[in-house]
Amino acid sequence: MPRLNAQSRRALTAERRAQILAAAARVFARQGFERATMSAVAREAGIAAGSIYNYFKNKDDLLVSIPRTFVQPAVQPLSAEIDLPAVAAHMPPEELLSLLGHNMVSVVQHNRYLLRIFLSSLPSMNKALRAKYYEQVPQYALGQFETYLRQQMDAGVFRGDLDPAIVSRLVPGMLLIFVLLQEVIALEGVPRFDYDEVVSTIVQVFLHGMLRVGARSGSNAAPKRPRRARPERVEGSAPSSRG
Amino acid sequence: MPRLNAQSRRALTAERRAQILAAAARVFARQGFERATMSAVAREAGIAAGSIYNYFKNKDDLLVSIPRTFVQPAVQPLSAEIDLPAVAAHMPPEELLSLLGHNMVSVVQHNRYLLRIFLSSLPSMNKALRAKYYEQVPQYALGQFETYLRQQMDAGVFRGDLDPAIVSRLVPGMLLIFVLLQEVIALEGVPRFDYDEVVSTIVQVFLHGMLRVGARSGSNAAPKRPRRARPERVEGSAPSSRG
Amino acid sequence: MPRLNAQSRRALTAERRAQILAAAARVFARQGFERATMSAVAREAGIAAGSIYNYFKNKDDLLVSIPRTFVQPAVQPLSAEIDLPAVAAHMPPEELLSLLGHNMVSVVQHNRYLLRIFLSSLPSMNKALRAKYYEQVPQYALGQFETYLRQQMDAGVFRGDLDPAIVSRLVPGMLLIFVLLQEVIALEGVPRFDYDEVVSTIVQVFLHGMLRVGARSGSNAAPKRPRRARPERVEGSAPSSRG
Amino acid sequence: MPRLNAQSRRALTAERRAQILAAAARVFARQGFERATMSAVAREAGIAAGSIYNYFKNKDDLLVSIPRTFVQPAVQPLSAEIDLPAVAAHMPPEELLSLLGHNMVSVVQHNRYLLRIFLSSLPSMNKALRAKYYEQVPQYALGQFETYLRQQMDAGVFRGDLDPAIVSRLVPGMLLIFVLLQEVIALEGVPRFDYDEVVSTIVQVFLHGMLRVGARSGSNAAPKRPRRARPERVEGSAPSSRG
DNA sequence: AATGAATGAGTATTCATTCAT
DNA sequence: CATGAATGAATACTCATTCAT
Repeated sequence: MPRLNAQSRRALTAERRAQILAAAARVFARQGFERATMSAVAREAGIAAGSIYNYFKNKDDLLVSIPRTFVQPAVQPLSAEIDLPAVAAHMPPEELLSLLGHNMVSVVQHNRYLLRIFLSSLPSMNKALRAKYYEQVPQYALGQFETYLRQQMDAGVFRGDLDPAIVSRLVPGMLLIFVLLQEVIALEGVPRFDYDEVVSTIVQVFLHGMLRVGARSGSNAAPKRPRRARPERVEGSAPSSRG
Repeated sequence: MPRLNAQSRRALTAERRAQILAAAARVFARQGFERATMSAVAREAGIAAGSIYNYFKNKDDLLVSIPRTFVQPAVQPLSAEIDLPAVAAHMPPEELLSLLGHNMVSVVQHNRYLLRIFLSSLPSMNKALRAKYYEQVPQYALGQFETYLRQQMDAGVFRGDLDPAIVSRLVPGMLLIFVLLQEVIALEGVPRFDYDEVVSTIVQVFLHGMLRVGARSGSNAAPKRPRRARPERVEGSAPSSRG
Repeated sequence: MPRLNAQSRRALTAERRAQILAAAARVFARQGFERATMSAVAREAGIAAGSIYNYFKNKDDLLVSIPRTFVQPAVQPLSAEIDLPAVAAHMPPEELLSLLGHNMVSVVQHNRYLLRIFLSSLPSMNKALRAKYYEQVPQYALGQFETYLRQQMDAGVFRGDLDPAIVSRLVPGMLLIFVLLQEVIALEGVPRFDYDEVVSTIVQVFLHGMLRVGARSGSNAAPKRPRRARPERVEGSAPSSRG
Repeated sequence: MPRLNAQSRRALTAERRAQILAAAARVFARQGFERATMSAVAREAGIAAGSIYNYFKNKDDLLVSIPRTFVQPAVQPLSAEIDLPAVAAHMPPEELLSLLGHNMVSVVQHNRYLLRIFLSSLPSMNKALRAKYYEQVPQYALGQFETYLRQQMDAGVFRGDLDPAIVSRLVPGMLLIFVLLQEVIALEGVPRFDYDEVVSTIVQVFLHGMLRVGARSGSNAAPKRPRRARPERVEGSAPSSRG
């Protein structure tokens, strides 16, 4: 005869599930999915190994359940920020991008263990699971960012000759490489970059490019091409936008 | 008495090693290091499982030997290209960057299996091995690129107010995210980007930034916003905190 | 919550350990440590191969654990007997030695499998393990016996011109060779000696020596032959050579 | 076409066999038969692993062939010594025994590796091989010694109430225990006995026993039993001799 | 539900033996 | 005959999963 009513029981079960899943995520991040043992997960969760199977079908089920439980909340800030069109509208691009960049860094940095899990588990994932993970993270945030870009392009703030889908991936990409190097590969001897400076550099390069305004490369045999001197060439060689 | 002289034998041994290692790389890329079995590697190489141990100490040794044999030659193009200062000197930045970008994409795309191996093997790697892999790839190419950037900064072609070490990682990062999405995660339903367009976009954004030319020159409807010049407006338009 | 309390569980665990160890000892004695497989041990114990590892770290651990569990109790009789100084004091040497001898034979005979294990495992033992086995058996019993000998020497019962440490090893040695031949080498066609007669002979030789009583006391029909006094007579009675 | 005539070839073959067998014996003694690998034997012999199979059927064949080649010559001194009836005839027992003892120690000590091989290989030996080894060593030497004892008994030099077969094993047994401890088990921390003293002690105990001549154990509650006081008891309890 | 011992399938690795050269 | 790479059977050990308590 049940000692708790159905509601309490369900709540307890959910709590226990979360507890186990959190332990699994920690262990998977630490050792990789394949090297992690169910015993290690149980130990981390403070329960018996067999008990895990009361809440999860098997080891794969743990991996499958992680994105739903952890990734979504983790990337919420990314989505939430951009969800506010009003905010974006009233903010200069530089400021907004800087905000977004710091936001992204913060999110990824705080959830680097999810990145580790995801990358190390790729070989163990079937297509469905890969898609599940994928949909959780970049898809949504990227979609938001892409929308923002398109709006700014339409408004004439950003150049309109580039595919916003591609452009939307550039800032995350520039950030990703630093996070990968510093948080996932994490070599000890290698000097680390300060994320504030990284974000600032990314935003500036993204917004203003690297070429000096009115640059004169006197030592160069190439004809002098101040940035604004041959815009048509740039635009002329631009590929037709997608979709 | 040995039937083959030392030279022939060494050649045969080297060939066999390469054969096994190539098989191992394929299997590791396909299944991930941990899920790959020595039997699978042997089958892929067309030999008996025990024979692998005539050429490699153990499974880890296969993983350790991959970078030396495959990564180095694979990234050779990256280094070789930039090693030519004359080329760089006589080529406009846009052209050089485009060349480099296509080069990089080509290299990474053709060696996407190495990227898969590397990422999936991270949990199985000790520090030394992680460093070994790391040193092979980005270190050298990035160093070359950083040197190029510094030269162009000194020459006044590129803006000199950014850390060239950080900047040198931006282009690879922008490329990396596409390769990761399309070659490693490789979801079937997701539409792929054309690498030519991706490279072109990256180069343009990198060189000229996203802000419309007019946005700076005053021909744009948007108000002029020198960086950091008007923080009060920024604060006023700051979005409400997330959550 | 554990179903069994700690005490019961510990008892069951100890029992299981003993069961496995006994099986291992039997298999090791039968096949030798190296030739014995964990599967064979498991089969002998009536459990699955993997279960052994719930109780022992590895195969070596089985070997290591045998002396503690089996040798100690096995040689207990040897030590216990001699530990009683009162008994020794009130018993004529001949009787005591006979008792000890039979005791020793009984112990070794009943634990001949331990001898087999020990001898066959020698190449697999590191110094520490060899020492562990060694300390269990002969060390203690020999020490007791040596003490007894020294007492009798001091009391003038036994001749005092010999090193008691050496002498203490003679009786065990004389017994050992029979046990080795009959219990360890155990050739089928070879006629066996009766241990009662063996022990009796050993005790007599140990106590009284081989030279004829009459040779010393003069009451014997044989001509008196003081040691070394009349080598020529010895020569005259020398047996013809074999052939 | 053979370059050597049949005779030379046969000689070379025999030599090669001996070379391999010697290497095998060394390796088996060092690592034990089971732990020794054919590669190790080949390395020790300075040839290729496969070449062994041109001279020996398999690994077991090496073990089988060792006694014929090594044990026989090794124990030759034991037999040869006793083969000299003249020597034995003209030598007082004490001297002869001492000579034999030293001889035996020397032989066993110099061939302790054979003892190691034999003991460690017991589990790998089938009955036939065990018998083969057994026949080589103790059988013959013991037989010689037994004959000598019987002759001395018949001649009245040695007491005739003991089974010479048993008695003949006592001296080897007393020696064996020291050799086993010091040469086979060979624990480092344990102090070693000087073989000269060991042999001397063994001979004296064997010939004269431990009881003091005319001993009076005044401190003993047991009735005084001078050695000659109760000979009937000793003889009365003596078992009937064998064969 | 909780437990953790039992299970047994699965895997890396070793090594005696073979055989093409 | 010599060689040593190739073979593949054998084996210790791990670990996800089950299940009696």
